[in-house]
Amino acid sequence: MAVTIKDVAKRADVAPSTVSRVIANSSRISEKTKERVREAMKELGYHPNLNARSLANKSTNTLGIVMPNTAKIAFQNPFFPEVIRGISMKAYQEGYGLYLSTGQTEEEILEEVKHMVYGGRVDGILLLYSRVDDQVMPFLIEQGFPFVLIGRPNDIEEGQVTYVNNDNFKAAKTVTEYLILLGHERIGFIGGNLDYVVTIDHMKGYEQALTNANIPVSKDYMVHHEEVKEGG
Amino acid sequence: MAVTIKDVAKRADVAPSTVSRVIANSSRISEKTKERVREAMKELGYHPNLNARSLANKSTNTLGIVMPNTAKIAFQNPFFPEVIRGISMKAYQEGYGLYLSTGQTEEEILEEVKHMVYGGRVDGILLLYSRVDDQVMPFLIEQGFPFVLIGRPNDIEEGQVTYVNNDNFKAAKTVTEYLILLGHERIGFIGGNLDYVVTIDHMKGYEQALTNANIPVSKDYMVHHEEVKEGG
DNA sequence: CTGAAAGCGCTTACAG
DNA sequence: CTGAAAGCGCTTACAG
Repeated sequence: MAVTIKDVAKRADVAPSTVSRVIANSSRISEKTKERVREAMKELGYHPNLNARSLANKSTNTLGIVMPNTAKIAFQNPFFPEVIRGISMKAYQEGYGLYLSTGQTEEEILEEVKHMVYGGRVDGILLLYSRVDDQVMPFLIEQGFPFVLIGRPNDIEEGQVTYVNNDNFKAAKTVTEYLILLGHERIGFIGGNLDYVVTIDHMKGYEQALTNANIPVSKDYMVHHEEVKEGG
Repeated sequence: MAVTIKDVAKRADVAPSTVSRVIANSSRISEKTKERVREAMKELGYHPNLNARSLANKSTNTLGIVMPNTAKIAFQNPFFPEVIRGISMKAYQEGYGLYLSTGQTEEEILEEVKHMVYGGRVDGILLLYSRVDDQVMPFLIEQGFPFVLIGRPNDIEEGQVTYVNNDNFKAAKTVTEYLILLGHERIGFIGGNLDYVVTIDHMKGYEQALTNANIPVSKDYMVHHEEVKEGG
């Protein structure tokens, strides 16, 4: 029962196509007509149906966000809130909406990504993590679906993936070197799940710094955060 | 160029409407036909266009999530990750997707909610916070749009709002009483922004406990987390 | 500068 | 049990 483009057209005494063009602010419509149509839209309280638009347009103005099994790990880590905040701001400015993955396992997440892509729910995807044996990226690449990875692709050839990363190897190495500089030798490493590339990079940087300083690397000083099991 | 219901229909030698019914698993279609159609879907790699479905159906299978200015406060607070995780799990199970608000200010958020509602982007909304002088709930109520509030409505009459809350007044009171029981008298209160109902309830509980114990309430012992200004 | 018509890919009465 | 047709609310060539 919502107000449609037809109602507006009738009210402004123009064709629906004209209303559509006014909405798109087409330069081919006279200012006079535009004003009349806009007035009618106001009076009627018109708002476009986004699903109809998406269908006709084949574009959704929505971005898909894929996180590692929702919140379980994701939100414990201050990185994700921060990155989502940045994404939100820009998305808002550009008039894009955000569609969130909800899967709890790798399989669920893959299924959801397929759903987003095949269903035409989103125009592009933001992958907020990179992991070994990832299924999602290969799927996206195969589909030729636009996406950006935050992190570093692992097994995938350069040029296949657009990504944004920071040098986690170097960061961890620098931190470790600093501790060594302070004279410490028994330096611990508390890392994330080793399935994530970021964790691997951190660990390698840590190990490299130790090795360079001729300090033996010992598993006894290394702890990894395992994924919490459901209900655990 | 994606495979449509028509392609499947042709392949299975049935009408598009039949394919649609097979997808919906209508009991009015013979098992034989169902199998033939399903086979055709497999072979062709058919996946429904969700926008078309939403348009025809007037339903999106998507829930809107509205958070206090994205992540800025939201994700610092472990409450939100946890609640989003719960929402995600259930949403996934029920085949619902999640659409996230991205606004940074109250005005932006309201605008977004209108966008979701008018645009037909979501079937219902989950409000993850309750604040004084809130604009969002009145709008939703006026529109008769389904939503659930997490928290307690402030200025709104009972029965107008479906909400899930815990007794923050009592919780804060109990905590304070415990400290009093231990013999403390100079008890500090570190609270959130006073625009949020939860903060108000906490503070009232704290104050009540003090008052009951004849301990004077002093502003000197109270600190409130103000919203961080952009770039601050 | 504007309109009539077809199309986007589904669903759902209405018939039979 | 199945099909033809209309409809959901937009957009966009094609004409004029």
